[in-house]
This record gives sequence, structure tokens and C-alpha cells, in this order.
Amino acid sequence: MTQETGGRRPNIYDVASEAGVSKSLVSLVLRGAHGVSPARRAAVEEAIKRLNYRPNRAAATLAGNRSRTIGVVLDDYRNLWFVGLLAGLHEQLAPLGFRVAVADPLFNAHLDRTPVDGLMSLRVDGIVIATEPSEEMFAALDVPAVVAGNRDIRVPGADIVTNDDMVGGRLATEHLIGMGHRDIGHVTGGGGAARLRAAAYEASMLENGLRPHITRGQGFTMESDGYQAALKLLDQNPSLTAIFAANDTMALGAAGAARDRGLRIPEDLSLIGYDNSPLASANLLRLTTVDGRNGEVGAKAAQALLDRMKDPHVPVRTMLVEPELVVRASTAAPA
Amino acid sequence: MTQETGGRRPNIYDVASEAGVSKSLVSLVLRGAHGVSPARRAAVEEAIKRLNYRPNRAAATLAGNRSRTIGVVLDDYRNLWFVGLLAGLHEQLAPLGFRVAVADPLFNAHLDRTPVDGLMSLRVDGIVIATEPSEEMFAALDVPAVVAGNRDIRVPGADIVTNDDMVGGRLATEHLIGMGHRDIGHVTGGGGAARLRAAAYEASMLENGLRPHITRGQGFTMESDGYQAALKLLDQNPSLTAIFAANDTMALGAAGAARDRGLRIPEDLSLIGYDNSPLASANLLRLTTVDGRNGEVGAKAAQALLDRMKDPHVPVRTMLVEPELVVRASTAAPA
DNA sequence: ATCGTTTTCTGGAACGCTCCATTTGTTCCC
DNA sequence: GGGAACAAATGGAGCGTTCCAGAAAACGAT
Repeated sequence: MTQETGGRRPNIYDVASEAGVSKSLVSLVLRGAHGVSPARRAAVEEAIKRLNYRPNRAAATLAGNRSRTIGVVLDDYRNLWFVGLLAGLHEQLAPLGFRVAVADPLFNAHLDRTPVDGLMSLRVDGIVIATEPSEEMFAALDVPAVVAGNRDIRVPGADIVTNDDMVGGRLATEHLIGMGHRDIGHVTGGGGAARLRAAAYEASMLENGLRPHITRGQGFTMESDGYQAALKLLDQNPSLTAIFAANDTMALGAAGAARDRGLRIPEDLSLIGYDNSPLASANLLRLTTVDGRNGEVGAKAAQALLDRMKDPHVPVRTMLVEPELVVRASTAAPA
Repeated sequence: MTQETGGRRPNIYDVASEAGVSKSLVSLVLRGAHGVSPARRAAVEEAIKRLNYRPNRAAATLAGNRSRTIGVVLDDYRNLWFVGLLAGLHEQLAPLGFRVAVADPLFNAHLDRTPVDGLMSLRVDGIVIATEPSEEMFAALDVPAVVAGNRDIRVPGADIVTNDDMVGGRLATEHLIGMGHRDIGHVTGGGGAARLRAAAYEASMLENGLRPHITRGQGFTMESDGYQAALKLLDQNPSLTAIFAANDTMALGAAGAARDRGLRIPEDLSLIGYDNSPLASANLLRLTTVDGRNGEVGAKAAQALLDRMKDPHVPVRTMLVEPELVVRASTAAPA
């Protein structure tokens, strides 16, 4: 398969001599530069194919002092909101020649102190923090950064892009109120986004002269958190006709709690989630939810990064994406 | 924060002079080598901290001609079986100083022809293919590789590690038969794993003198595929008392279909899934399922890779992990 | 043809590490 | 106190690119 290069993997010199040009010209072709004659370009591409040459990104990163890669810090693969975010990032960045590297949530403390350290060692050109940022993370930050999905914790010098959880929380609560519900509970969790959604819920309730009922689960991402919290909520407030869960996963838990208390959705209890995850569209739930438009968040995060790469001194911005209500079958007027 | 290195990021030379040692000694400390005196080691670590030095992995990869990284090719973040796989890989590899890099399923064809190309450019030391391998993928393979979760397509030179889908399919089917079910349907999907599970279902049914009923969804990963297929199955076979779905996501779809046909689970219809995903343990489903023990698959994949890195000529192996039945509340004896 | 101009192409010098052969230092024994 | 044996530390070469300044080629206008 591979031509003979003495057992070695071929490098640009091999390609260059195969194509009868200089190594620099090969480099130009690899980077898709302008000002290369079509004939030479074709010759180089031919040679690349013949030798089964594959560029060495380590060398490119070292020599160019940049990796053309954007790092993304995730916290949990099971919380699927990041999928839309990555798609949005990709869509904006790939055409410009940037790759996206995900810093493994399981990163090992033995090798790097934080996922950010790992990405910095890779010499990424920018970082998207899609988790609750911690102090020790931003000590290491040395490149343009944006925090996505969280406006609670400010990272010095980092832009913030997120869906507007306050608006989303109001959207959800007012949807229920608009349908005629008066006794509406809220199941919340840990973390900044949950806090804002809860605050919006509370504000909406009070503005409408209604009494808020909030129960907090242990975590934010687990179905069991939603289940436990919803059980408590239902048992303490038997007159409840609707629940707003801080995310779809917790809504799934709440749906389990409702079933266990003999409540049908939406006949006996309306249920609304947040995130518009794949779960929400499942036929078993047909969950009304709030779509945080994570693709848009990703696209805006990419834009913020690109702007800051061009000029590191642009003022720090907070960009809010307007969430949308997605009405499905889990909400209805109270009996 | 950073000490003065003339605006540059500090490198090993800066650390070396700060600590009063040679660059080589710094390198040794970085790699955690033996034979460095505690005093010098401490001095170097001090200097690293003072300068806020972060090693350049591109340079390390280039110089060492290896990245100490294992690449993993995924196909869809929404199909959560990979989470256990990654955990298993991590657990084995991190203590040995290997990182795990996930090749983005959204990889852009503009930058790399396949995800494998991208990983090869990164000079990974091994590759785990956790998706259906394609011809053009293994053209690029040049390092130890293992295919995880699929024994259908053979990649030349690659080991295979997967849960034993045949055993799992039998486990599920015989669990239902053992409970007294006679009319059992199967909802299957695309892909090699699904094919094996279906074959095992069919074999078990026939061995027990029962007539198999298989319906195939469009895809394998979508809830809607399971929903559609289960609807068809139920409508064509009204006497059905149990459904075995090829994975938990499709089982969720099947649960939706059952609900829409007025069937209670497990009173009117028993339902069993496959994967033991987070979904299965949700209180709304409490789904009986087959656990493919993906953590174990990941651990074995790591071992296969390490063995082949040591000696590229060890014969190609197929390693099967024994799956386990996880009984929850979605299965019961027929009425 | 001749001379600018512009376009295309080239060689050399980094980039920041690892690896290896060698040097320097230390310990222990007779 | 001298040397063997071992442990610890070092300097140089090389990894495969990019970038840059400048050379060569192509093109136009006179």
C-alpha cells in the first residue's frame, strides 16, 4: 500500500520529491493556500495519495504555534444538552479549518489537574467551557474562552453565551398559568442554570398572585433526583395540578413519580421540562418543554471565540439566546 | 501570574534554568521517570509551579513519535452505550499514562476524510472503533486497533471486543419464555449487534417451538424507530404478551406504542430492552434489560490494545464479554 | 527585447520536546 | 585511598511541520 519510504511514515519531504516540488509547496497545498498553480497542486495531491501520506498534526501545531483546534470542556456525557452545542460549534468552525476537541469528562487527575490543563497542553486556540467553571480551571486559561450554558459564574476575560434561563423559566411557568393552572410546583436541582429557572418560576408565580412550591433534588442530571423531588412535592401538595421540572431528565423522573401516585399526564397533572432533549420527543412522554436552542448557543460561542482570537481585547460580552416553548402532549388545562 | 519569559509561554529550558538543572532532567521529571533524586525533582516541580509552565504535547508527540493517546471513534453521542466503554478504557489506560481522545462523530469531511484519518494525524498510539467500521476507515489504519461492540464486520488486523449479543439475545428471550410467555415479538434495527440479537431471539423461539415475530425499525438508535416498529408488531399480532426490543431506546419507543394501544406494562405486555442504559433504570420504565457490561468491554479493549502495542504480531483475537440479565419491573408472567 | 510587477515557488530557521550516548557524581568494598 | 559499580544528570541530534525572506518565473507595458 504505502510506497517505500524506508519503513518510516512518509513526511512532506517524501511527498515533495515524489511530486517534484519543494516541501514548502507541499505545505502550502496542505493548508489550501492561494497562489499555487493548478498543475502543481494536482501533482502534490497525486503524490499524497500515492504515498498514502497523512500530515502530522503534532508537527504542524508545534511549528505554527497553534493547533487550529477549539477545546470543549464537558461535565457529563449523559446530559445531552451538549450535543446541540457541539453541532453549532462545528457548523461555524469547520469551514474555517478549525477542529473541535472534547476534553473528556473522565479526565484523569493524575495526568492533568483539570480538563482545561489538558486542553492547554494541546495548545488549543480557544476553549468553550460547557460546565460549571471552577477557580482552578481558569487559573490555567491562557487563550480566548467562552462559558456556555452558565451565566452564574464569571470567568475573568471569558465571554458568556447561554440560553436565557430566566425567559425560559417564565415561558414554562406562564404556559401553565395560561392554561389555567394555579397550583404549580417546581422541581429544581443544583447549578446555576437551575437556579435561574427556579427564580423565574418564583417570580412568575408571585406576579400572578400564586404561591410557589419548590423542591430540590440532590443533583441536577439524574432521573432519580427528579423522581425523589417530585414525590416529595406531590405528597406535600396534593392539590398540585402541574409541575415544571428544571430539565427533561428530571421531568422523566417526575413522570415516574406521577405514575407511582396514580396521576395521569396530562389529565391529572401537567408536566413541563426544559432542554428539548431527545427524551422529550419520546412517544411515551411527548413532553412539553423549553428549547434552549443549543445549536444557536454553539454558533454564538464560536463567533465570540473567533472575534476574541482576532482581537483579544474586545470587551467581554454576555450573549443570551432566546429560548422557545415546545408544546407537546404533557400539558393541558386542569380538570 | 506568569514569571517573565519575554511574553513567550515558558518551555522546558525556562523551567530548567529556573530550577538550576538541565532541560533533560526537566523532561525526566515531566515523564515521571525513575532515577531522579527527590531534591531535584522537588526543585523542578517548584519551578514548574512558579512559571505556571504547561508542557507542550505537540512537541512531546513529535519528538517521541507517539502521543500516548488512544483514539476512540464514536458514531452518535445520543446512543449512550459508549459511556461505559470510555470508563472502562480510562480505568485501564490512565494509570499507564495514556489519554483517551474521542473522534468527534460530527467530524467534518472537509478536514479529514474519516474520523480515523483525524486520529491518525494526531498520531494516536491505538484506535478503538466503536461504530460500524467502513472500508475507507481501515484503509487508513496504521496502529493497533480494536473494534468494540461489533463483531459483524472484520477489520483486518484488528481485535474484536464485544458483549456476546447472541448470549444476551437468548437471555432476554428465555427470560420471557421462562415467565410463561408464548407470543413474544422482537423489535430490531439496523447494524450488526441488532442482527445477532435478532438471530438469538429467533433461535430461542424456534427451539422452544414458538413462532418468532420480528419487526424492523428504520434505524437502530432512535426512539421513533422502536415506536413505529412496535406499533406495527402489536397491530399485526394482537395476541402478543411480550416484546423484546433490540436496545433500551427502542424499548422506550415500544413502551410508547404500548401506552398508545392501551396496554399496561407489565400487566398486559412485558417489555425487555438491551444495554442497561440510564434510561432503563428510570422510574417511569423500570425496564428489565440485558447489561452488555460495557465497562468490561472497554477494559478488555484497552488490554487488547496494550498487548498489540507491545507485540504487533500477536494473533487477532475476538473477546466476548458475557452479558447479564437485569430484572426490573417491566416483565411479569402473562395474565 | 527590456524592464518593472506580480505571481509562484523555495531553502533555512525555528518550534519544544524525547531519546541516546556520555559525563559526572556517589557508594561501597578491599 | 583507589577503583569498580551503579545512580543521576547532561548536551546534542532529530522529529515534521510553518513561516518568512527572498529567488525564480510569468506577465505586461513600453
